[in-house]
Amino acid sequence: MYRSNTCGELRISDAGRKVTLAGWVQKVRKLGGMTFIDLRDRYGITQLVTEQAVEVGREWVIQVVGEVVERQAKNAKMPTGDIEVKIDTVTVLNKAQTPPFTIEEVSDGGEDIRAKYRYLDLRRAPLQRALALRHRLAQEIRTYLDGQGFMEIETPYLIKSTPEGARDFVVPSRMNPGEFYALPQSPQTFKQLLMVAGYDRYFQIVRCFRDEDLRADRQPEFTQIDCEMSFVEQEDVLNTFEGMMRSMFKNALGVDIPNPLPRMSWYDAMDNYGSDKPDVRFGMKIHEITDLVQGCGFSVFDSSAYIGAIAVEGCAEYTRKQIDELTEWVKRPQVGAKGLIYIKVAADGSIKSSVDKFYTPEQLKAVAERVEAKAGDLVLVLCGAKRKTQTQLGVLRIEMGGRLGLRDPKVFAPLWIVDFPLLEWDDETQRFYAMHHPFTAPKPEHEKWFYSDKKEDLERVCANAYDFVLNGTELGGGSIRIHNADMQSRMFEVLGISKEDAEYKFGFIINAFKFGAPPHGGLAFGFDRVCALFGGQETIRDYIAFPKNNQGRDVMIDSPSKIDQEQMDELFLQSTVKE
RNA sequence: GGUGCGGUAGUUCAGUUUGGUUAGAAUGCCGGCCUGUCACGCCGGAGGUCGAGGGUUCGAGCCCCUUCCGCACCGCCA
Repeated sequence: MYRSNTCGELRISDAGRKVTLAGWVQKVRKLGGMTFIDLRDRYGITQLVTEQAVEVGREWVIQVVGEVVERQAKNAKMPTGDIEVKIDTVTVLNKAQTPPFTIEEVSDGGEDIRAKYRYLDLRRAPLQRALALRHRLAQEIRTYLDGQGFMEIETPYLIKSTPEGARDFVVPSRMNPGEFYALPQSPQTFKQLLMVAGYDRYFQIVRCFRDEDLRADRQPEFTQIDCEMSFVEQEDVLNTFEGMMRSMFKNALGVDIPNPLPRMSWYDAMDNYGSDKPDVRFGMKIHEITDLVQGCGFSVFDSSAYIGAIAVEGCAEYTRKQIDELTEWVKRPQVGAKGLIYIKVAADGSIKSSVDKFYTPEQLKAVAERVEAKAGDLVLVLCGAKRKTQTQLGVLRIEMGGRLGLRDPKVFAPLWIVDFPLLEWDDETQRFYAMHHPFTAPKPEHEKWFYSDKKEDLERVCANAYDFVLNGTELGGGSIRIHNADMQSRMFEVLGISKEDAEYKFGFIINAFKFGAPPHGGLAFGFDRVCALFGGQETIRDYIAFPKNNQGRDVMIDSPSKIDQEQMDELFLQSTVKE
């Protein structure tokens, strides 16, 4: 027996017991004739004490036999702080090199070095808590969905490359020279085929792959909670999965979220928040003021299709320098605004703006009222094309919300965004793209427009599509699907995918729909993001045991890496990379 | 593909504006002292291709060019 107890469980009530502990040496404190050792495992830290000479170093793996005793000097900061183990014998199970950074709550190491020694970083309590939360949430999901009659069914990882969407990771086939598998961006088509097969409640916690550039919240391989149901309408899907989120919040965090969850149409989200994933922890809504300020001789406004504003609480005292800094901020390419107009509503109610010579105080006051600015608030105005300007105001709103401390990670404001447009026109390629994905069905009442050839008609088609949004992050989304072969063919036609191409890429699913496909719909959550947000973080890396860096590299195992010429030959691959 | 910030002891950073003696601090590491520490304390010590390559200069961590790497963001991510 290596241990009788873990390093986190002994208490004053255990005093007098003979115990055996095993773990890693966190810290050694020598005080002349006596030595204190902090022994750590994933359950906690227990202090060891001895008057013998012991030779141990940081991160050595040791086993000690000793007696639990009450401490003379207690430490209220740690759960085991009332006791210590008086060492009888120490056995060194394994020595360790001195780690390149400290294995503590807050490490002295930077991200780079910690990534290279990920297995050491994972010893730290914050990372262990993160992975424990992930585990807890996965358990909650399985318990809830199992209780609702869902079956977890695995789908293949070696599948077929598809045209729409993200870039695929591909895998060469040795047995089929010159041909490739693709790794799934999501099990979308398979889960729909499972619906055709009659497995009417499916879910899977499944790895997905997308070969796109990375971010703090984007990894090339990531995990989805993938779900699909048959014989359901949008209402059924939303109820089922807000129930799942509710039990996750309740059982993992002890947080109650509203029942039912708020819902907002995509159009309202864009108009009021300038984003399809609004952070509704705070107000500061966007208001259109075009009708109030146009036609007064200010050419910048007069030549704009849309003029909108937000009221930033308590910022009327911003200095010229602060306003200039904000102006530069919105003019950065990442935001892309041409300039920034401000209206200060002073504490005494008087108004001062950067456009005073074009507007009367009454006109500016009307603007302040429209945007719900109170005395002491700062009104920020942007103008230009409608959706673009709303998006810029949305970005500015998030920035100001952050600066004012209105984005508390311990506050949770989930909601559904519904009624998405089905299609999105792209000027560059002069074609429609599926806003969600090409298997999303138009709303039944919009089908007449879906079969029209007019661009304006197609643009107003809405879908029974929905996103689950939390604190400004899209955590999941889904839709009611097309289950009719003709409608699916029509979708490919609208998207400019030829009959031949559709047949080659998606023939299997169009064909399946001819054999009695039930009405169905579902959704998928980004599990890594769910974990990060539940943990109050913005980066998902801490919630993945072995993540990749910005360049998609695993710096610990140093992958990707070159392969032998022999392997290349076997796979019929030729390198075009110049050495 | 683009923008910004960064790369200097094992680690985290200062030093770069204005080129000039032997490149500093903290922490970690090693040695000594210390019987109630828990960020232990005190004394001493070792430890540097200043990311790489090239250039300017009497002289480069610092200036110029090229390049590699990390982080954040934009594009991209149906």
